[in-house]
Amino acid sequence: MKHNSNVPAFLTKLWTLVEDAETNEFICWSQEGNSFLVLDEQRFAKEILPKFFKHNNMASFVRQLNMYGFRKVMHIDSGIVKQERDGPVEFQHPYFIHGQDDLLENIKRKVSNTRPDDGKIRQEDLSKILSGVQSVHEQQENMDVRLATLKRENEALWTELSDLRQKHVQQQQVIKELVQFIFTLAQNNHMLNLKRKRPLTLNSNGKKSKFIQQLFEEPTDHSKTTMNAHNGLKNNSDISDDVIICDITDEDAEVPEAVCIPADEGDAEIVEVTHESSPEATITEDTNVADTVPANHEPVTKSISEMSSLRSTLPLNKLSGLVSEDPVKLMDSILRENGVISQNINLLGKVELMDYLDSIDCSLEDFQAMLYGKPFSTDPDITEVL
Amino acid sequence: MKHNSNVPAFLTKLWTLVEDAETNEFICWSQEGNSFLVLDEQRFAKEILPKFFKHNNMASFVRQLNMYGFRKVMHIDSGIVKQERDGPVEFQHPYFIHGQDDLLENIKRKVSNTRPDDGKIRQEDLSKILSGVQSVHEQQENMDVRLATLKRENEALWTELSDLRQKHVQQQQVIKELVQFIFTLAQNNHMLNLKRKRPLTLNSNGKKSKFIQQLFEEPTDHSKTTMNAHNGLKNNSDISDDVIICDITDEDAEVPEAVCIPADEGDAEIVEVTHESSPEATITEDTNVADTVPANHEPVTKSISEMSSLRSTLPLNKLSGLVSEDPVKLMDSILRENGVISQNINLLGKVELMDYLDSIDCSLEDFQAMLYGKPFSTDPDITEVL
Amino acid sequence: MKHNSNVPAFLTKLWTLVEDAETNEFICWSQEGNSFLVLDEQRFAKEILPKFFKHNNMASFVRQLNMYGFRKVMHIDSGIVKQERDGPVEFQHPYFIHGQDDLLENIKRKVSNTRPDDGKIRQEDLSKILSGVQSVHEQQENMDVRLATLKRENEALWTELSDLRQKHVQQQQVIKELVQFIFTLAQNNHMLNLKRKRPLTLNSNGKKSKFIQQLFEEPTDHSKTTMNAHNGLKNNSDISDDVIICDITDEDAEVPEAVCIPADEGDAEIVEVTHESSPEATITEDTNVADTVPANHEPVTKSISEMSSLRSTLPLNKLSGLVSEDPVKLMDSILRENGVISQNINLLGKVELMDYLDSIDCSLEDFQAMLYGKPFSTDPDITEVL
DNA sequence: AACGTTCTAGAATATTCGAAC
DNA sequence: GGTTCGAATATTCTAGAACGT
Repeated sequence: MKHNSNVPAFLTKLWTLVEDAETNEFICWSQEGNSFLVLDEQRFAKEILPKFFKHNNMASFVRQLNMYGFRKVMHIDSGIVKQERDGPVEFQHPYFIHGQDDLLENIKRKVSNTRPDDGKIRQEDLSKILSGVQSVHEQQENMDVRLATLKRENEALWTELSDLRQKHVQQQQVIKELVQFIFTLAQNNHMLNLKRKRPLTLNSNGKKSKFIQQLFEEPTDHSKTTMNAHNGLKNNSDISDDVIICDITDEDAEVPEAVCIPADEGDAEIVEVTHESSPEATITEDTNVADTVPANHEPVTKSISEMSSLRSTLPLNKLSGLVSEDPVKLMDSILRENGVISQNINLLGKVELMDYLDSIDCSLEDFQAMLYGKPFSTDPDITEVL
Repeated sequence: MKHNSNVPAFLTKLWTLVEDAETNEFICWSQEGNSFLVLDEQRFAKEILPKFFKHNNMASFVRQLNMYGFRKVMHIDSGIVKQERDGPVEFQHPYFIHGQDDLLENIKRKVSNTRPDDGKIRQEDLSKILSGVQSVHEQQENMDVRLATLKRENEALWTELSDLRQKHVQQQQVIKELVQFIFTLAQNNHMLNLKRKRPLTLNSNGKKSKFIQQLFEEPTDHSKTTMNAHNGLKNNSDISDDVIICDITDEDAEVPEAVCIPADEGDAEIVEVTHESSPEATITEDTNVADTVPANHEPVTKSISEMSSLRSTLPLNKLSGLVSEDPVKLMDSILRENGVISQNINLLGKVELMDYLDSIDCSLEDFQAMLYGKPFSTDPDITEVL
Repeated sequence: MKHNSNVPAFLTKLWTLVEDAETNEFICWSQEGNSFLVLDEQRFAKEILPKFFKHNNMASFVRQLNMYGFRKVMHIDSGIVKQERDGPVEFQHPYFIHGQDDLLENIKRKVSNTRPDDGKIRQEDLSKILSGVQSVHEQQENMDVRLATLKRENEALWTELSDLRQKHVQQQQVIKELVQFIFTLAQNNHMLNLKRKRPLTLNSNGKKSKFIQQLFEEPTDHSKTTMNAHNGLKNNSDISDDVIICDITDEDAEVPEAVCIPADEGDAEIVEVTHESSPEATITEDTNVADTVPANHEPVTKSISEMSSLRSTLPLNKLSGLVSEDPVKLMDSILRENGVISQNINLLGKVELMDYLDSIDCSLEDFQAMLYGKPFSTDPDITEVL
């Protein structure tokens, strides 16, 4: 009777119970042979079960049946009354078939399952998730460092830009002074040696250099930028000694018409020297916006949003606006009034400016040579004076 | 007997069963009165239960007991043999006490317990977490791309800045040469045509253009920047042929007074032409620091920390320091020594610089016109002087 | 013999067994009271165990003892022989002490592999993971903000750079005009007053300012940058009125030799005025590459890769290349042809350029003073003309 | 919607077996 | 060879779930 196979004891005992003819009054096969019946539950539990198991509880027996996948066969004795309810209990399993004990090994006890695979899956998932979060964290630290590096580099860029801009302003000032000086020089020469034949405020063809004009316009913005960005100082200082650039240029901006108006009064023709460039307003506005970009770094981050918002509302139209003037035309006008060179230029046609400027460069040097060559070759008395 | 309170029927029936003296042979209070006994389970199930419930199964009764929180009292099978193991089943509940039926309402039926989704919740949590980590990873990749883009853009910015700075240096050089040339030109004019009334090295009021002075000072920094950043060359080369800019300017920085000193020796008055700008030291230092910013990109990231640290110790005082001079004053001084223009300027008051510069621009053009118009039209004697 | 506590039945039964005086001949406390003895293993297993457990196997009893952490007390009766080995078995547990049944609840059954803690561990892990993902998300949002800020700042930097570059171009134009004007002025003077002793296109020693030459070359790149970056306009417009800067400079680049060639034809010596700087080609290329850097921001991200790739293939050799010329040499050449100043300079030796330039600055101001001082002190008729 | 009945499952402990040490 | 332990099964108590009232 003893199965030495891998069939659990419960199944072999159950099979024995059902097969055993001596217990047929308590437990036996159904007519179809695909299930078994427990005829007298009470006596079966108390008299038969203890002979095979370590208990006499029908409940424990049923528990085992369920553990091995047996199912109770429900009796739908619909019309039958109470006493019918005490009818035999019937259990069934696909592999518990009369005469086929070889199927018993297919009956598997339910492992205290619920989550053997579920648990394992979770465990694996947990590991994956944990490592995932870990790597994400590491990546984040990496990106954090990179962000900080970029931020510092950007700050350095701002500093560099501010520096360059400052140098630009100073260059502007130098060029301004140069122009002023040349003007004064020429004016002196003119006044001393010549009679004025034509209006002072106009050149031969009335053209003028918008670039030079802009040269003197832009420092205003730069100084504003500098001031706003760096210390937010009020630029209401007066024209006293040691006034800083922002104040200087700002004062320039604050006294816009002063120079021109007296000049106009003194010389009516200068009134005509009005703005020819319509996009100037846009230019000024745009540059102002651009100049709100802080040049120092603490306020940068804080004011970046407003700055950007402003910038976003003011698309990059400065460049196209700024270059709307025609320096070539100006150049041409200058050169055309001149003799040899302008003729050369007129002959050029589609000559590239670069080489044109090369020629200018050469010309300047020629000029130097001409000038320098003179005293040494023809006018030795110059050096004598020196 | 019927409780019309909110106590479930099962509890009232159970209470009745246990209290009823007629059923005491099947079910009764324990001696302590804090539990009840089912003496003959078999008969109790088949004979008593149907009188109170719709079933005759001990299992269903026990299920209800468990549903209301009753617990079975375990009996130790001490010394008792097998058949005696069928001792009475005993159940207990804290609020099912003999003589205290008012406690029954505290006995609550277990609701289909809230815990079917616990495992599912975990499963959902796992899914959520997994998707969360997933999305975080994707976001990180996104930010990674953005970071890389920013980094490259920053590198491009550095290149641009370096380029601009280089152009600035070259402009400086050009302006320098221009100034030098004009000076030479004027000197020649002066020597040829005029008697020297006052020292050559001083202007009428001793003022000078700090901007022009700075114009010639700053290339030092730029060249240093260029050199340090780009190849780290030692800048100790002498003023030989093909010396690069950085060497040139560096030597400027190393022998600061040399040029002036000989000039002083030759002309004592030039001694007064000393630095008026106290913040120059700071300027130089600061610009040097700023110039340590690499202009090529590989070293940028690596040297950014030291750079920043240096920068942090040198707050942005350059701009304010650099602009401490007053170009307007200079301009004024230049113009005041002149006739009409200076008078006009004095009359201006708070005129904006932009328009003022416009007038200068106009003046320059007027000057051109004046100049060009002159030789060709009326006054050939100007050129005679030259 | 009710058992209601949370102490497992085995421990209760074991305690009862050991305490019960009736079973003392089979199982009892040791003399020290910290262990118990099984005197007659055989009879104990077959007679006593079944009364308390569902088996009569000593092995099962021992298994339970081990399950609850009991350990067998080893008797090191080394010299004693076999019969001694059949002596009483002794088991011990730290919390199984005579007279201290309250310690029983500290005895815990070993939970094999089951998953009671596994589930708990999972729960804790879930919490950890959830909070981890949460924090990562928050960090990411933070970094997202920082990235966006950096991006906007970078855009602002590009705008600033573009602005600066534009200003640079304009300055270039101004300087160009200045040079042109001075050249014209000097030429006029020369032609009117002097005899030409030497070719116009060459200075005394054939040297030329590479910086000024570059000054007029570079706007080509800038305009290209501007154009490419900002609107991608084709720069094939002709030299018509209102041509924008980029077109102008671009045309310069397209007709490189045109201006010089006529000059050459007019004056053969100018043929010698060829490029002295060999790295010019590299320079041009490099600047072109650098100028592909977009100045507006939308295309930046998209073109950054190609840009960088180009950049990577063209290392930063521009600066070193650009500065290969010797402005000091140039300066020297200019000054050497001059009288006093050149002598002073020649005396300087290793003087730094900065101070040298300071002296130039002083000289300029001296020149101004000289010029201005004249009319006021000696030549009042100047103002009379005005 | 709460309660009741039934079948099945979960969970903890118990028993057995066998292998590791 | 004995002790401890893992693992499968067994027993018991409790709970879940479906369905009906």
